[in-house]
Amino acid sequence: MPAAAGAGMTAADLARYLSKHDLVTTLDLIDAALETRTQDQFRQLMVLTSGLIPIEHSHASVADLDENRAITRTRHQVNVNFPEGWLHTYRQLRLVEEDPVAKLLFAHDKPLIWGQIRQAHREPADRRFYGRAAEFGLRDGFSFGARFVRSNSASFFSCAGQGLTSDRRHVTIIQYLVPHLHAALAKVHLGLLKEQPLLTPREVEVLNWAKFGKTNWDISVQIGVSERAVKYHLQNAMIKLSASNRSQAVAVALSQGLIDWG
Amino acid sequence: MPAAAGAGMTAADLARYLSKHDLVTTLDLIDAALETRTQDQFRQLMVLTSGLIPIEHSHASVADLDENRAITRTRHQVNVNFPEGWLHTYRQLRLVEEDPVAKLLFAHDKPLIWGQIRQAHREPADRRFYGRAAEFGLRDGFSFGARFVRSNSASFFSCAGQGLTSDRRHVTIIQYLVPHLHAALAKVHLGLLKEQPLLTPREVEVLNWAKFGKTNWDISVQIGVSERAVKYHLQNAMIKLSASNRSQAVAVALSQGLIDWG
DNA sequence: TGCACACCTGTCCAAACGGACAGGGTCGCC
DNA sequence: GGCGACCCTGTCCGTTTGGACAGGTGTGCA
Repeated sequence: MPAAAGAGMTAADLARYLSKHDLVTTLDLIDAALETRTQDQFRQLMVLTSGLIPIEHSHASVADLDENRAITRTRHQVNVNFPEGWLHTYRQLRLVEEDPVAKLLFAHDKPLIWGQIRQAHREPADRRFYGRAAEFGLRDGFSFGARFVRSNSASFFSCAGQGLTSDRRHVTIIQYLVPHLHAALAKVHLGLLKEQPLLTPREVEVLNWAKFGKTNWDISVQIGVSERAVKYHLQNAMIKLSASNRSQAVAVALSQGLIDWG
Repeated sequence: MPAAAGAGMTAADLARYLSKHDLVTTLDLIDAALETRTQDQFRQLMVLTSGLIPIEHSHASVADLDENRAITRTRHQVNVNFPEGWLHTYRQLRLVEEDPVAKLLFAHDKPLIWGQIRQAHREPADRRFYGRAAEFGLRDGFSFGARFVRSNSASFFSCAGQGLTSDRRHVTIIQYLVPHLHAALAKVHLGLLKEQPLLTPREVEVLNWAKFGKTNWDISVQIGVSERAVKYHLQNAMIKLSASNRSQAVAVALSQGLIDWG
């Protein structure tokens, strides 16, 4: 009775390739992922993962996708222990535009093993890219990710380490972990969004009342200011959220996680 | 390095009380839970769970909570193999109001073992309740649940079976499974909401434009009807959603999953 | 055939909204 | 001291909205 799942995984793989200790650690990791809220907790998560798979450097980001599911813009990065120099070079030279992995990752739904990509893509531009990465010690490894349903963005994980090739054990573990690491990163991302306060406290407060269909006057009574002040805050919120009226402002704020549901 | 988690769980518990087969099945179950979208898939999930723990009857529901975290109203039920007669009696006699489990479940965050409750609550009303349940063969078992962050409701799982007492193995498995069964039920619930169409297609369409801040006139041009027709649909939507204006209508529709996130 | 329901259209009007003008204040930082 | 934030207040005016009145169609079901 095969219960699962993506990309040809079976429970049999779990039993065959993983030890009992692997299974315990994987389950524990999934559980820890549920509790993850902050960048530090997320880094801890990746450290635990590298206890399971020989990962030396790892890095995660939330990125926007274009219509071809290629990565365009990076929204947030959580660097665990990737070489800072490489990340700097990557940003500086806009390497995302020539990174073969970034182009391919979301075309399929399974982890991409760098070694395999390197053999398939031998164009001069590609080789230049691999050369640059190798300068920072990034040769073997893999990338994986998952798309967000609610927006046209995705999580993008990169793990480097010697011996990280197409080992069935590694692949099996990663496949089972991906959705949970993805969800954990999503929560971290949401937290970061709330930390860099796009909206002022007053703007959030006013939007939270507007969400319940309150009029400006209603809100002014609630928070004890003039009706004009409410209009002021709502207008500023609309500008910041690129909304043309309060309905859109509320919708955007909700979907961005800037105000709560309820 | 204890990674997790709720209610005193540790990875050591996993290794001590669970066999390798248990671990594989649990991981597989978690994976299957991720894919769950329909009632049938959810039932299948509970069947798999009963392969792990001796569950004879199980039942899940999504319910509203009051301010004391007691269950008030049941929104959706997914009956796997609970006795229909009991469910009928439960509904008919409003037993939720005297069910000791329903009162206590969300006060704490761990599974409630019926046997323990039965010993702690010996009031005549409680004993009458246990007697009724026993008539349907429901004596031993446990209940668990989790609250939704986005609304004042929760999932409520009941599992009955001989020998379902406070076994560490059972408790450990359930604790690790709860969040994922909860999430699976939430997805099923969302699917059911969309199936019973509270809103007409036109109302959904109009709300989807309103969400982008479009005026009635904008929308009328988009969908090719008069401005008055747009007002008509939006008004009906507002009535159905108990919203006092379009902002609240959009917010409610979004949070209920009646329209998508653009 | 009647009925319910979704769909569409019109007019009228008071209320609410969004944008523009204007002004005031405190606070922290360079 | 100036500067930028956030906060607060006012008036004016055109547009949008929401609610009330009114009417019509077609479809499906009892």
